[in-house]
Amino acid sequence: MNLSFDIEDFLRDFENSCNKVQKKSFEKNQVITSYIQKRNQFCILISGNADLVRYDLNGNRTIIDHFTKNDVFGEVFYDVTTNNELLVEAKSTCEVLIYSYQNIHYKCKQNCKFHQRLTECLPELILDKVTSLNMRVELLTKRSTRDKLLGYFNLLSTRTLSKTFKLPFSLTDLADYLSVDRSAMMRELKLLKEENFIKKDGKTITLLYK
Amino acid sequence: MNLSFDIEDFLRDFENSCNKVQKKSFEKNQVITSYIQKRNQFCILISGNADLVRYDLNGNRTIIDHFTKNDVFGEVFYDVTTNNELLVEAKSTCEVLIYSYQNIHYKCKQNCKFHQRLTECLPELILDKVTSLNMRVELLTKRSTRDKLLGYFNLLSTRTLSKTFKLPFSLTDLADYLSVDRSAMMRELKLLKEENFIKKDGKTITLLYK
DNA sequence: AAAGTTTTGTTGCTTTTGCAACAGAAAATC
DNA sequence: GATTTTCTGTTGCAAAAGCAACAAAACTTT
Repeated sequence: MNLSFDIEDFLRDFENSCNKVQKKSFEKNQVITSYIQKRNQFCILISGNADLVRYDLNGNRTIIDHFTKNDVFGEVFYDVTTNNELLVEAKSTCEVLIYSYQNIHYKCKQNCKFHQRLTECLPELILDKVTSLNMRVELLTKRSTRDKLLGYFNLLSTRTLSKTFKLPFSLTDLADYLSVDRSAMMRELKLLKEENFIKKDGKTITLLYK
Repeated sequence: MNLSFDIEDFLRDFENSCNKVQKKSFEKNQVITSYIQKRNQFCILISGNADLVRYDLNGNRTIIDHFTKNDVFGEVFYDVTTNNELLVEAKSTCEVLIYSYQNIHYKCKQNCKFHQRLTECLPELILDKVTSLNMRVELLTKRSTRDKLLGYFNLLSTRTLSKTFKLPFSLTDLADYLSVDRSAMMRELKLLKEENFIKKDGKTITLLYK
């Protein structure tokens, strides 16, 4: 997906880099960061996967976003004016580059190699983010659980160039991601199987239409 | 919202600018552009407002995004691999800067003033986009029509720093935007009025809680 | 390998949402 | 300023989604 961005280059540059950047490791279920206004933190996920979750006043948990390798996150991307808490939670062991910036233009006084590369790659990294958000919006605007599921499956199928693919998260999390009730989603999956739209073996899905 | 980006500066630079940029006007309901892979078009809305809409195979129309002054759009932001048609439709008379780029890094051979400024402002413009998309996702992940409405009203209230504000689009379009059935939304609005959560006079809403 | 925990699969019942249809209000067009 | 079109407000009914609860399977942890 990221043609010219290479996280390995990034890391190499990082080694002898500026003091504004830290590399940290997190265990599963640890909180990587929380979105707080003026904290000015910008993160790149080097390995593992993590979720951006919101806990609302009633304690309901919503997966707002799901991050994998190369994804960028931090409160720059967010209008942190809601009352709700936004946390990034590690779903597996994660390595993260955490960068504290003074201003949104990401200019480093020392003009170190890391920052040069960051400045170069940033538009691209952010564009990837916009693309994935747009896709997410497109899924979420679908009206029925069935359409959301099929939309998502199509997407995975297009990405993997195959009618058979593995879901990148648990069915419980998929329901959260598509913003539907889990049992309703399971019911719909069952119907899709019965109506021969899909074949399902655990988290492996095969599309049977067209 | 855009502190350092100023569309007027942009336009001034544009006047004696490069041949890759065009300024065009569109009447209400005209199609400004459609998202086609490899078209490599990037647009900035100078005035008016427009919607990004999807027509699916059944002819259902969904408002994927709503653009106002300073908003950027184009298929760069989109993974144009779906079968569905994506169109940007003018909702009022619109002026648009249309920029054809060769590569995603937006470098202009002549290095004209327009491009210099574009390169400077692009991260900021795109970040605004990410912020608004994240907000949209947050609204769409809310499970009930009521929560979507209240979430959206809170947002408008926070933006205008007032408990009273005017909806920026018609109720019909609002339903499309929140991805709910219009009549269900009207019903919910009625209940919110009856339960004294809100006061409503046409498109002017007043929040009565907290 | 046993115990504990999380995920999956299922179902009856309730609530919410969506659909269809219509009338009046408002806006746009002629 | 009359006519057509779009938008708003409403409702009965049908369909879909959500809730609650439980058992079985899969996975962690001890």
